[in-house]
Amino acid sequence: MRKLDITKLTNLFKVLSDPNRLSMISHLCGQREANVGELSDCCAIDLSVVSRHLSKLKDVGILGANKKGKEVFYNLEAKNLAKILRELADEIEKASTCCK
Amino acid sequence: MRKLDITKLTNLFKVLSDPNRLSMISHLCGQREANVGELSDCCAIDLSVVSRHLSKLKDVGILGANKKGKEVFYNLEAKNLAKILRELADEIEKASTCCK
DNA sequence: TAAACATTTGCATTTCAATGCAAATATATC
DNA sequence: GATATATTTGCATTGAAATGCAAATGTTTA
Repeated sequence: MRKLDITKLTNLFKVLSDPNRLSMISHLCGQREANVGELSDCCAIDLSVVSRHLSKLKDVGILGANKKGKEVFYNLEAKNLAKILRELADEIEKASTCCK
Repeated sequence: MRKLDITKLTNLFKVLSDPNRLSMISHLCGQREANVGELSDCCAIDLSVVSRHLSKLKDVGILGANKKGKEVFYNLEAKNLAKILRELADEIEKASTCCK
């Protein structure tokens, strides 16, 4: 059985465990990219807080960022996130079924 | 595109975003079931805290519980957790690829 | 260069979950 | 029934993350 990387997983899940951040992710599920101002419509928080949230999502590879002039456009790295979730599902299932 | 259930997802990820809880999950990947005392070996926290962690994991369906006499044996609901993660991966990927 | 706009950063405050300890509960055994 | 063991619950404390506001930074345009 391969061991789970607890620290890495904890960080990933921490980032995913905020309703405002999930709203932004959800928004980016329906739209290829959006800038900070637009994404701030997702939730009733200060724009600066939105900026910080987006930053965290980018740090763990959930979002990508693309600067165009004054604006920064964020996009969902869906393939990346989906891959992480599926690999985790595989590991959990494999580990728990082989050694019972 | 089907909307993500933000509240439900937030709760799930919150529960998954603690290193001690993930250690217990990891422990239960290699063993069919374990009682509270045994699972408390996973981490350097009070037994009462372990009990509370296990309770939370059970509430969201990640663990199952089985009382035998004085003891409570917890088991990983691996199929269940894996299914949730895979379905989420599917949703994210599907949503983000269809409407670009 | 000044002004306008988008985003980020510094800092103080607030909010929420994790933790430890003591007491309560539940179950088995003497 | 009394004692021992496993687990849970109440409560106060602690610590970390979210938040808002103001100021700073970066970029375009007049």
